[in-house]
Amino acid sequence: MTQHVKDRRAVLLAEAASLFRKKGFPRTTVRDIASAVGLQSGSLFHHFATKDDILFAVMEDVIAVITENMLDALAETETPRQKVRALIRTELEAIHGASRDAMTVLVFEWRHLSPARQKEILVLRDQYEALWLTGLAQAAQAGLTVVESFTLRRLLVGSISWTVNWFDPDGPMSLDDLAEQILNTALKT
Amino acid sequence: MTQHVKDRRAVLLAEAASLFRKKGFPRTTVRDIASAVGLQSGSLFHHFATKDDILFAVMEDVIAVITENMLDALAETETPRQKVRALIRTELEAIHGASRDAMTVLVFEWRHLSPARQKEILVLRDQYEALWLTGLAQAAQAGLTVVESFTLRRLLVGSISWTVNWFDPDGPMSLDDLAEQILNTALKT
Amino acid sequence: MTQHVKDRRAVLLAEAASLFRKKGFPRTTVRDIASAVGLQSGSLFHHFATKDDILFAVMEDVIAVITENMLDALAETETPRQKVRALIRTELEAIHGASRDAMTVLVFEWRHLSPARQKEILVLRDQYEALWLTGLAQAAQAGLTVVESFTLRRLLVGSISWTVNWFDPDGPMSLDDLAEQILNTALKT
Amino acid sequence: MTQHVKDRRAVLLAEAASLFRKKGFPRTTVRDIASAVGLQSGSLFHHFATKDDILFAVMEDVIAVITENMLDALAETETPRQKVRALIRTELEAIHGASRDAMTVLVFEWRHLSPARQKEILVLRDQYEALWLTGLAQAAQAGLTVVESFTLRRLLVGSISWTVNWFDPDGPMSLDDLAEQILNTALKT
DNA sequence: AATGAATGAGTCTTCATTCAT
DNA sequence: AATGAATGAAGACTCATTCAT
Repeated sequence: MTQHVKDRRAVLLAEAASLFRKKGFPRTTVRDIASAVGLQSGSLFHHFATKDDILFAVMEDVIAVITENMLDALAETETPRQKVRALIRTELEAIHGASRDAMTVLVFEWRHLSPARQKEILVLRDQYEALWLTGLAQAAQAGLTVVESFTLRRLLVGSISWTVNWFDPDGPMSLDDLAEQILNTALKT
Repeated sequence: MTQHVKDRRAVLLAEAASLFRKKGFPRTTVRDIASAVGLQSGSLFHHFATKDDILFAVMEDVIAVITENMLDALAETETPRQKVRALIRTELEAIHGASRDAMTVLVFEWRHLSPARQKEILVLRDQYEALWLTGLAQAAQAGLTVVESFTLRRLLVGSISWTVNWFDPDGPMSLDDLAEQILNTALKT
Repeated sequence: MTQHVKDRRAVLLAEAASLFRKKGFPRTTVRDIASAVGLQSGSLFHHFATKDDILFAVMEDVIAVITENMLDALAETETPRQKVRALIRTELEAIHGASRDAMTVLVFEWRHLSPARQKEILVLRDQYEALWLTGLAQAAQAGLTVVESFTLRRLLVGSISWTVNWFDPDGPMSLDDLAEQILNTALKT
Repeated sequence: MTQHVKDRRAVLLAEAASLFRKKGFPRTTVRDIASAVGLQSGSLFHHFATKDDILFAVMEDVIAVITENMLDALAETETPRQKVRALIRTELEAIHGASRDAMTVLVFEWRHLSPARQKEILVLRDQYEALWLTGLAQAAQAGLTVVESFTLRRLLVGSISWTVNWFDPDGPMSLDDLAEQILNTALKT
């Protein structure tokens, strides 16, 4: 039973994320989401009290997942260069793998989350960003970086997020290739 | 008289761009725009037939402006490095200067433009992007780039556009500094 | 339950037909219709997607009813004169009886139905008109008619429809009387 | 000058009538009319104070014309049969000739004229209808009619008006033929 | 939990009319 | 007379949310 409940919530959030990504949050209707999971519009409100709650849940879930994945990935690294590669690589995987929709939503639908909820997410986001800043700081200390860490992270957020708009994981360039290219822009070669 | 008409159109588009940027296109109402320029909502349709037309005009205008600015800037350069610096610098100026709102809208509200209108803008956008690709190709031939030109441009679109979300031109880092940092990620030092 | 749904739809269409007849389709607002059945304007769209759909439903329903009634009436006739009398009489009953509003709308609001929907109704209308043409052709073969069948039907459409604007079924002239008078204009006495 | 003024008014009313007939009064916008005569929407109000005034003028003019034409036509008749033929023939000419649009508007847009204006037109209409009733009464006295005069006129209004929806003056049936057919329905043969 | 009818505020758009130039 | 920008009320339609069943 608990399993079923979890499944349904997960399916619902996955469909919602997909729609939010495709059409944007404001253009996605509660009816769209409901019918994507085989419900009537009214029934959705037994699972989430408001549309805003759905957006929040999508973001909250994905940030937890990527933070965990990132910790796992970093745990297997040793050198600063390996760490930065893992940071880039793991974020790319999140953006082009299973959590693609939710990751995209996290970045590009941010403004549509209510301010109160933004604050909550920011706490989690800061934890995640701390992993990045730590990794980049180590690379900086090792004299590897090309730009000051804080600025570098901002530039990387932009270039990595934007790949969702052009990079095709099934195309000629592999995700590893892409990670390597981005690494080249971030660190001295 | 002609001046007045031009002014009014320009003011209207500027206010619309500002609102689209702040709230997003779907969340910006026609009333918002009208009242921002001191009109009743119905009067707006004397100037633009649909809300979509306004978005289109914002984008069309700004792409014309940035293309012209870019041509001017490139005309004053000689070496490949100078050219890439000009590309970055001019795009940053557009994003943080007078056309900030419209530039941001061009990038981040793209999806909300009707497909028919997207096609029209894409023609103009391709002309603009050709300037970039030419410049980067020259740098590549000179052995300066860190990444293949096409990929590099995509990464730069992301990092440069994203600066709108964090860079403050009145802060400690100047726009020239920022341009130089981005140049460092793009070219060998 | 199904009964309720049917009732509600029927009531809604009846009220809509009444309003369309009284004020014409363009002058009838969706709010008029909604409040006539005790709904808010937005709730109407739970039942019909567009105002045009309502007009269509009114017409589709009434043409089905009159076709059925006509078949019943014709089934009880034998001679050509009886058939023509039944055609006139039944159409008059539709125009002045329970389906008065819808019949009038079918004739006089025709132009306001969307072209696509007009095509759909025309299929049904042709089936109905075939009953008339068959009946009149038989009368013609019996040497009873005063005018060629096709023309005669056109003239009768006009005179019969127009009765809605002047004939009062509760007045001194009965509907049977009226039918007889029209019969006199159509056939040799 | 006076000529010009008259011309402009006449052209304007002709275009308005054409539009009212084609699209119906409510669906015809003041802009439609203005642009049909090469004016801007605001300029129309130098000629007519309201849209209702235009409809009124169309109707008033055409009823004056047809009354005059009818008087002329009747003046040339002698026998009752000739008179009824002239009544039918002249009304058909009005409906399919130069004043077709205005005549159609008079009949089918009647409901959209403001009640106050309807009263004014009714006075003129009664004068016109008196010609019909007189003519039919004479035919009745001569034992020619098939139906009581008042009823007969009503039936004829319907069938004659309706010809606008199906009769093509350039088709195989001439207007004289049509008039003769209608005469056959109205009088004993 | 699910339904689906209902709500009601809100959206874009239309349009007859006004009025300064 | 003509213009055309502006008005503002009204129109069809949308949609997150509620609630009785």
